Amino acid sequence: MSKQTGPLVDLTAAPCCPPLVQQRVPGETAAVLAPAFKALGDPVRLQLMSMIASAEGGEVCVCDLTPAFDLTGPTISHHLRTLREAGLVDAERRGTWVYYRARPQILRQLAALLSV
Amino acid sequence: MSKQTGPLVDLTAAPCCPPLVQQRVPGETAAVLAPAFKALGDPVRLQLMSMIASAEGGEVCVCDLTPAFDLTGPTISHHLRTLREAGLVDAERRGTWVYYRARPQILRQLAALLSV
DNA sequence: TCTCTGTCTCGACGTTCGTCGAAACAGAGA
DNA sequence: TCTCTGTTTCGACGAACGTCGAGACAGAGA
Repeated sequence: MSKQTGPLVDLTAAPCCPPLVQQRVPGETAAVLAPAFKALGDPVRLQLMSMIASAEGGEVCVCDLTPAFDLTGPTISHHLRTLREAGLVDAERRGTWVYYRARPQILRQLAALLSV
Repeated sequence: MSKQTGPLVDLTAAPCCPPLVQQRVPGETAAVLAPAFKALGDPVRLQLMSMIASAEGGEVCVCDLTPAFDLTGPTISHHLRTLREAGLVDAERRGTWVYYRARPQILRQLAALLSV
């Protein structure tokens, strides 16, 4: 992993987001946004996302995330990568530890899409 | 299928939904809400959800949904069942046709959870 | 009653997912 | 340089998923 790991999906590229209730989501938009919902579609990842997004200082160390679950380190790492690749979080290594922070813009996009 | 098909998951039972960014989502809440995100995590289902939720009159016939995709009837039916079981939509047969309508309350819950 | 059409269920298939243990990698400190 | 710890990658496994074709079911109309 490089020092600064960005998302593999650029969600700012998504033609963005009149509420799903107001206007049909076109196929291309669905293809871009569905992976983000999919990433949130696992209970462990939903909790991870929340722990990261609600963290004081805006970031959390993996070392604080892992012990909160009854899962091995590699499994947590795998879920974090899924969140990263979905563009929901960013990771940065500083010294020994790796810190994750949320990308609020995409959360806003998803919330806007679902708003009624 | 009975005349009136309800969701298998009662989302009103979920201890509901301070924003994920404000407060850690507890495990039980994550277990209840993650399946809804998962259901939206497929491009076909995201479009189906949008077509249903944005329909005039608040409902759509399956016969109008199916031809919008390059997929077989059984496949669309399977995706609709997934949305139903996630509590996102309701189905009702009236005569020959089956109509789907959105459940706005759960969309509101999901949007609230993601709001920043 | 029979037939026709719309929708769902069933069974099968290849693919993806969630999990683990083992091993590799990165940085800190001796 | 060596070692120790935190994190990720790799390879494997069973379970779940998305899709299909074939067939079953439901209601309308003759």
